[in-house]
Amino acid sequence: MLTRLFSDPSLLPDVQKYSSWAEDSDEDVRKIKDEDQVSQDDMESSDMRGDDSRTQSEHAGEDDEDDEVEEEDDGEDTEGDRPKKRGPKKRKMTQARIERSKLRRIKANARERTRMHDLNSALDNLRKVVPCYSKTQKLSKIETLRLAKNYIWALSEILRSGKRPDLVSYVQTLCKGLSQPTTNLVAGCLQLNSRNFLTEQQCQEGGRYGSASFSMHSYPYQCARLSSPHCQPGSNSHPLRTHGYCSTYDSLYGGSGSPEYNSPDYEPPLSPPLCINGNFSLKHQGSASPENEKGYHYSMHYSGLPGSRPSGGHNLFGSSGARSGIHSENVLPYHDMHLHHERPPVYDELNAFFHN
DNA sequence: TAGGCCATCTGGTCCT
DNA sequence: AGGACCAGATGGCCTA
Repeated sequence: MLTRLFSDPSLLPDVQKYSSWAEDSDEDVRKIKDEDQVSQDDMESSDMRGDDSRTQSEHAGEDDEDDEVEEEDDGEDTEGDRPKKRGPKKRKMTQARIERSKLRRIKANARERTRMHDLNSALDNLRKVVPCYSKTQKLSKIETLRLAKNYIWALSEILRSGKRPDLVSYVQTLCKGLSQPTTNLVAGCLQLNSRNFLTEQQCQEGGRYGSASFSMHSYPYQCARLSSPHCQPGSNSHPLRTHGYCSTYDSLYGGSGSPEYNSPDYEPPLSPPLCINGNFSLKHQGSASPENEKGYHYSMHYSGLPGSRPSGGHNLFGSSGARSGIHSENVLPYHDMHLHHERPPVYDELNAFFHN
């Protein structure tokens, strides 16, 4: 049966797609074949369990290809203890029908796998645009959805109120309904970056904002997943370093390199490094040391705007941008990076908002 | 070891 | 008939 399945051209696309998810690893393909074998065994065993199918099959063996023979349940139908079943009468499960049924089930399984992989792929894309993203330690599905919902809500509130929110309420909004570990993670990222911001903010503005305030310009979004100076090998000062969390924010302005871009397992974000004004920063160019790769796990996606930069840092849009190494030519319009996606209207609104 | 998370299988339902 | 979608069941893996 399995041999027939894999030699069946009509099934090959499914099987090949199936194996391509496993990156064409022979071992994975073998595993998949084994799984298929197991599933078939399961089906066969379930066939054996179900509704006298074994007896029917044995009968079917006698009139093997006779699909049109109606099943005769006269004994049951005439008995008063069980109601007569409605609907079309069951047909005899001939060997051919069993084979076709198995084939359908295998194809349906393959489709279901495809569907779930697509779903997971979409979820991965979502993970990349919510405030905390890690390639090595992913948020769970449910936490990703919750965080995304909260994030959308928080951004909507900004647009609606047009006010500069405080860090505490922002964190509370983002973490609403999240599990404790995820809450700690998100809050840690946000507070870390706000602290960096405040340091600079207070230097520049004499601490005009309270300790719980931070610029809405530093709202997290995916600007660029750059290494933080705190994550450099020589620095142990980063409070979250031991947890593998690194801030994007300060590295965006003061970072010397972006090791993860040279990391073999680094994947550019599907979503472009979006800044809150709708522009996107490109990868940092610079030296990178392999050991820095470990420094990047979690990152905050902070946009850089005037007045929201940490000490020693620069912003993307002010005059210091050139000094920071983030030049205007490194900021591409959305469509340059997102060729296949429509720009959500919210970006335009945000753009207008933050330029007022 | 219990619990959380995940991938997969499976049968049911709805739709084309 | 067949595909898409869904939810329940199951087993594996990982972590506290």
